Amino acid sequence: MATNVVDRLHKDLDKTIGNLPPAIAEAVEQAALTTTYPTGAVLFAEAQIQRGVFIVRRGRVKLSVCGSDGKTLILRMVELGGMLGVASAISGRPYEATAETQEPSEISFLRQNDLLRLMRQHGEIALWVTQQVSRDYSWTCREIRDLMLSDSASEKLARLLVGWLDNNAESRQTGHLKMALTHEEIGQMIGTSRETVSRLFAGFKKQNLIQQNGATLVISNRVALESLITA
Amino acid sequence: MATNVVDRLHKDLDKTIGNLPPAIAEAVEQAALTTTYPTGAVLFAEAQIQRGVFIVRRGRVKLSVCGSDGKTLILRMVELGGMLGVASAISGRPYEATAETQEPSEISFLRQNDLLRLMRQHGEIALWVTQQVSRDYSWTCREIRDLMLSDSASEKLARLLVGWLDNNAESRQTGHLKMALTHEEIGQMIGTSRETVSRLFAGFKKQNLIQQNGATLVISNRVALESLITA
DNA sequence: TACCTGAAGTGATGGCGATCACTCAGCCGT
DNA sequence: ACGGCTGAGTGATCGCCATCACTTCAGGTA
Repeated sequence: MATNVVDRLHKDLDKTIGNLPPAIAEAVEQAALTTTYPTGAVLFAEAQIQRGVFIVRRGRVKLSVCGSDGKTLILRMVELGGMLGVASAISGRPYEATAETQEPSEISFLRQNDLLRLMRQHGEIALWVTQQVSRDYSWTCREIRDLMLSDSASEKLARLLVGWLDNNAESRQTGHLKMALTHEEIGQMIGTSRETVSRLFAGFKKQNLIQQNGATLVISNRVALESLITA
Repeated sequence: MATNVVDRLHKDLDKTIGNLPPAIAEAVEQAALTTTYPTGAVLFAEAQIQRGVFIVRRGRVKLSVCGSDGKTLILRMVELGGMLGVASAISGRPYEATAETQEPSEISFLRQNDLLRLMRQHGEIALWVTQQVSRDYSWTCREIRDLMLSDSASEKLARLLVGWLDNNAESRQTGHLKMALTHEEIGQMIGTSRETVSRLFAGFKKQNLIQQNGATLVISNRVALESLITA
C-alpha cells in the first residue's frame, strides 16, 4: 500500500488520475491497460454491452447519442482525466452513448471487474468514482435544461460560446477561442442544423458580437452575447 | 452485522430501501428522519445548497428544472424506493433540480454527513448509492436523446405513452392507464405547450389510437402508436 | 342554484428553423 | 495545375408549433 521509490519510477501519467493519492493512483494504473488511438477511433458505441471504463490520459473524446434517423446529439467532450462509461460499468447496463476520439489520444481501459474490485478494496476509489458519476449527472441535467428551455437557437449558441470562454482562464481574459469543431458538430451540440449555425455566426458577426481570424474566434462583445441568454 | 430478531421487529418499511440486506437497511433507517408531506410540498429547490438525500417511502415526487423565463421541464417522477438529490449530496454541489410532492407522501431524509459515513462504513451502501446515481444518469441520457432527436411533438407523446404502458405489467396487458397528470404537466415532460398536448390527444383519438373514459386512458392501438416513433 | 376556479378544447396567426439546392473556398494527393 | 472532397455560406420555401384569445367543461363552495 505504501508508495515506494520503485513504484514512483513509473512514467508520471499517474498524476493525471483524478486527485487520488499516488499510492491509489498506482493501484489503478496497474490494473489499467493504456493504449494510443488515432483520430476517429470508437472506444465504445451506444447500446453496446458494457466492458469497463475508459480514462482519458491525452487527447479529446466526443461523447454522443444518436437517434434512429441518423441525427446525432453531442453530449460533451471529455478531456484529460475524464472518465467514460462509468455509469454503465456500475449499473452493468449497455453504454448509453458513443465515445469517439477527436484527435490522437491516449486512453486507459479498466475492466469492470477490476473497477469493482478496486472500489471494494479502496474506499477512496469508490468515492472518487461516485463523484465522477455525480458530476456527469449534474452536467447532463444542466445540458438538458439549457437545450430544452431556450427555444431560440441563437440563445443556445450564445450559451455554448460563453461556456467555452469560461472553460479556461486565458480565454476568459482575452476573449479568444480556438475553433476545434465544425459547424456541423456545433449544430449537434446545440440541437440545430448546420445551416442554422452558419447563419447564426454570420448574424453574430454582423452585430459585431464576434470576429473570426482563420481558426480563431474572438468574442468582441461578451456582454451583448450574454444578453442573448434568457432574452 | 447479523440480523437478529429484535432488529426485525421494526416496522417493515425497511424492506423498501433498495435491495439492501436487512441489517444495512436498518442502519440507514436509524440515521434517517422520516416525515409525511402534503401534496405540493417542495423537498428542495433547484440551485439551493445541498443538505442531504431524500428517499421516497410512499407517494410520488416530481423532479423538474426550470428556465429563467418560467418555463418548466419535468425530468422524471420518483416513486417508492427512489432517491432524490444523491448526485448533489455526493458532489457537494447545489441541487440541480426541484423536487415537489405530487401527492401526500412519506419521505425519509438523510443528511449528507450521515450518508457519507454510512457509505464509508458499509461498502454495500456505497455501491448501492453509486448504482442509484448511475441509474439516474442513464435515465437522463435517454431522456435528453428522446427529447432532442425527435422534433415532432407527436413522436414524443407517443414515446411517453408507450413508456407509461411498459411501466407496469398490467398496463402492458390491458392497455389501460390512469392519467395522473394534467395536459400542462405532460407538456412539461415532452417539452411542448399545453395546447399542443390537447391537440395531439384529439388527433390520437380521431385516429382511434387511444380512447378516454374519465381519468382512464385506453391505448387501443399500440402498434400504430409505436409506428409514430421514429417515423 | 349560481358561482368560481382550474383544466381542457379549439381557431387564427405568425415566426423560427429544417430542408433542399446550390455555389464558393480550402486543402489534399497525384 | 487539375479534379475531388469536405466544410462553409446563402437563398427560397414550407410546415410545425408557440402564442394569443377565446369558449367549454367539471368540481367544489357559498
